[in-house]
Amino acid sequence: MAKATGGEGATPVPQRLLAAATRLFAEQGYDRTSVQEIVEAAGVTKGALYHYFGSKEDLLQEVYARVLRLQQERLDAYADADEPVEKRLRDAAADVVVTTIENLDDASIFFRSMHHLSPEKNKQVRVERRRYHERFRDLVEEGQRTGVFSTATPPDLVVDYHFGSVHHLSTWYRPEGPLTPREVADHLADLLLRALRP
Amino acid sequence: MAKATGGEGATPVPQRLLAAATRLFAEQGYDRTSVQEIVEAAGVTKGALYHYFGSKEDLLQEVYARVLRLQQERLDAYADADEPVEKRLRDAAADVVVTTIENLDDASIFFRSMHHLSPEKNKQVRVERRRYHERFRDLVEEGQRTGVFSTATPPDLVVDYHFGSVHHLSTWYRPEGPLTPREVADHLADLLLRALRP
Amino acid sequence: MAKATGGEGATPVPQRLLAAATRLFAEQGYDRTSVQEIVEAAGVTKGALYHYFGSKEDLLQEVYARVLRLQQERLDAYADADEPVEKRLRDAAADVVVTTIENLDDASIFFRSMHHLSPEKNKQVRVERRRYHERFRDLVEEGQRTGVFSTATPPDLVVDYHFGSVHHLSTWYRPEGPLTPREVADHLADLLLRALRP
Amino acid sequence: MAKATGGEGATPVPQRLLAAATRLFAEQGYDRTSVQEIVEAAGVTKGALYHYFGSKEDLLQEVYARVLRLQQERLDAYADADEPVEKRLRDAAADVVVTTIENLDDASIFFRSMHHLSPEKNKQVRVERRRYHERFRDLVEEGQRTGVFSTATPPDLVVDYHFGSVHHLSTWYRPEGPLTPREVADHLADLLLRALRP
DNA sequence: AATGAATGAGCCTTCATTCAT
DNA sequence: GATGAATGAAGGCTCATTCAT
Repeated sequence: MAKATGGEGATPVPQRLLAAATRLFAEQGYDRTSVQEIVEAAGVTKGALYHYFGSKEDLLQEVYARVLRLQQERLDAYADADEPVEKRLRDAAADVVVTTIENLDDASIFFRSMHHLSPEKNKQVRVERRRYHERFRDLVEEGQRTGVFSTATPPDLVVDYHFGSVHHLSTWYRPEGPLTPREVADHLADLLLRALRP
Repeated sequence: MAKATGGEGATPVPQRLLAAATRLFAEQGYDRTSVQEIVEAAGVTKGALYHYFGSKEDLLQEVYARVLRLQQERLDAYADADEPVEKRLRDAAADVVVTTIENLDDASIFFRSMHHLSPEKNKQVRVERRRYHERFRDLVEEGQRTGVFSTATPPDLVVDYHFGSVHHLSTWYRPEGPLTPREVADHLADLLLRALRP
Repeated sequence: MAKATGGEGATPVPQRLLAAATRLFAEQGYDRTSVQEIVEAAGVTKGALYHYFGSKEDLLQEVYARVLRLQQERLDAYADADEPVEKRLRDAAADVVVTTIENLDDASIFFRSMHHLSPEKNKQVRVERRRYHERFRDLVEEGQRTGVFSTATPPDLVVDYHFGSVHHLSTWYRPEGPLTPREVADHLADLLLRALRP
Repeated sequence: MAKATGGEGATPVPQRLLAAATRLFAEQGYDRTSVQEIVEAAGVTKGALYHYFGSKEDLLQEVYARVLRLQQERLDAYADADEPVEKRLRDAAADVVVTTIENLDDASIFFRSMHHLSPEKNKQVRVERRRYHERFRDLVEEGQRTGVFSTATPPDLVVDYHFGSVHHLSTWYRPEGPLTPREVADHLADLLLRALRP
C-alpha cells in the first residue's frame, strides 16, 4: 500500500530509473555514468535495474526510443496540417526548437551518445532518424516544386542546415539567457524561411 | 641517420601519437579509446607516451589546441581582408565548412569530447572558442550596422545558426556523397547570406 | 550451510582480507605489498576487496583502528584499577609490552606505516594516540604529585622513554629468543619503575 | 672553473644527490620517493645519478653507511675515555641522543627503511649495528661487574631499552618544542642511569 | 520482485633502469 | 661525464554483469 503514497514510491521503478539515467547521461556522458550512480539516483538497487533492463545500453536505447517517438509525432502533426506549405514548414521548424529546448537533456544525449549504441541498435535509430529527416525534407521539396521556396539549395542540405542549429542548441542555449525558447524558435524558423525566399 | 628513413621512424613520436589519438578518438570516442590502443597504433610503448604527454587528457587537449589555432588563423585572415563585408562573411563562412570537412576527425572530436576535459582545460577551450565566435559575430554586426544585412535576428543567434550546421557536418557528411566539400561550403554560405538579405 | 564448514569459507571475507593484509604489511611493508598479493593470500578476487574496502589505504586504517581500540581498552582497565599508583603504572607498562609482543605484526605496522595514511586519517590516528599517551602520563604525574615518583624528569618524557622501548620491540624481539614475553615485560616495567624511584 | 663558484656547482654531484635523497627519503619514505624527484632536487639528470650510483638502493645504502660510521666513531670515543664507567655510559647515552636529534632525517630513515635494502645489504647493516650495540652493552656489563650498576636486568635488554627511546625520537621530537636537544639528552641519560642504580 | 556479494577483465599511470649519443 | 628518450613490468582501482538467496 505504501506504493500509492508520495515520495520515491510514487513513480514506478522503471520510470525512475529512466529519469535518473537521462539526467546523468546528459550531465556526465554515457561512459562516465556508472550503473551504481544510476541506481543510487533512482533509489533502487542494481538487482532492480537488471530486473527491468537487460543492460546499461538498453537504458540508453529507451531514451532514444522515447525522443524519436515524440519528435516524429509532433512533426507529423504539423506536416499534415491544412495550411500553406510555408506555414507548415515554419511551424514544424519552430516546434522542434521548442521541444528540443524543453528537453535539452534528451537532446544532448541524442547526438553525443549515439556511437555508444551497438551497431544494430545504432542502425535502427538511424533508420528512424532518416524517416524523420525525409518527412521534413518533403516539406521543403513541396515548397520548391510549388515555387514558394528558392530551388538554389538541394533540399537535403536545407534540412541538415536547420537540424544542425537544433543539434547545436544543447551547446549554447541556457534557460537563464535573454531569449525564451519561443523567441529562439521564432528566430531560427525565420532564418530558415528567409533563406528559402526565392 | 636511420631516423631520416621511411616507415614508422619517419615522423617524430609525439606527432605519431597525436595522429593516432586523433583518429581513434574520432572513431570510437575518447572514453572508448584506451591508451594501449593509441600506443599500438603509433607503434610505440606506453612509457613513450607518458614521456611526452602528461596524461591521456593532455593528448586530447593538444588536439583542441591545434584545431583552435588553425581555425582562428583562417578566420582572422578572411575577416581582415580588404573586401565588402558580404564577401568577407561569405568567404569566412565557406572556409570554415571546407576546413571542417577536410578535418572531419578533429571536428567530431571537438564537440563530442569537450566534457572529457577537466573543468579548467574546458574553460580555457571555451574562452578561445568564444573569441572565435565574437570575431565572426562582429562581421554580422558590421553588415547589419551598414545596412547590407537584415537586423531581424540578433547577431549571436545568426552565428550559432551557422556554426550549428558546421558542427553537424561530422554527423552527415560523407566524402563519397554527391557533393564536394567546396559545393557544400558554397551552399551553406549561400543559405547564410540569403537569410541575412534585408 | 556450506558457509559454516571449515576451510576458507569459515571466516567472513572482510576478516580474511584484514588478516592477510596485516601479515603482509608487517612482513613487507605497506608499499611493497600489492593488492594482488593480499587478495591471493585471502583467497578472494580484487573485486571482493573493493566491495568491502574503499581502498588499500582503508585496509591499513582498519588495522590501526583495531590496534588503537584494543590498547586503549587495556590501558583504561589498568589505570582505573583500585591499586596504589606504582602498581597501576607497573601493570599498565608491563601489559602494553606483553600485548605488543603478542601482536608484533600490528606493532611493526603501527610505527612504520603511519606516513602512508592520508593526512586526515593520519591526524585522526595521532589524536587517538595522544589520548592514550595522556592517560599514561597522568599516572606518572599522579605518582610524582603524591611523592612516590621522582620529579626529576618531565612526565611526558618519561612516557616517551617507555613507549620508545615498546615501539622498539618489533625490531629486536624474537619469539625463539631466551626471554618470554612476560619476562621482557617485567624487566621493562622494572626499569621504568626503578628510573622513577625518588 | 665554474665548478669552484657558488650555487649548485659548489658541492660535488654525488654529495648533492646524497643530501637530496636523505631529505626526501626521510620526508616521504624510500618507496614513495622517485628517482626523478631525487635528481630534480639535486639539480642533475638521471644519467648523472646512474653514473655515480649503481641503483636507487645504493643511494640508501650510502645513507646507512654514513650514519653507522659516524655513530660508531662517537661511541668509541666516549667508551674509550679515561673516566669512571658511570660517566662513560652517561656521556655515550647522552651523545647518541644529541647526534640523533641533530640528524633526525638520518634517524627516521634508519629504522623505517631497513627492509628496503636487499637481504645481503640488510645483513651487512645488521652486523655493524650489532657491533655498535655490543660496544654499548659492554659498558653496562662493566658497570654491573664492578658493582656500580644493578644486575637486575640483562645488559642486552638495558641497551634495547635505551635505544628504543633514541629510535622513538624521530616520532615525537620537534625542534620548536620546549626542550633543547641537550636537555632531552640529559633527561634520557639520567633516566637510564637512575634505572641502573643498585 | 529484489538483493548485494563476488567476479574478472580492463584501464590509466608510475617507475627504475638502459642505451645510443 | 652526462643526457634524456624509451622500455616493460607492475600497480591500484573501476565497473557491467551474474547468481544464489
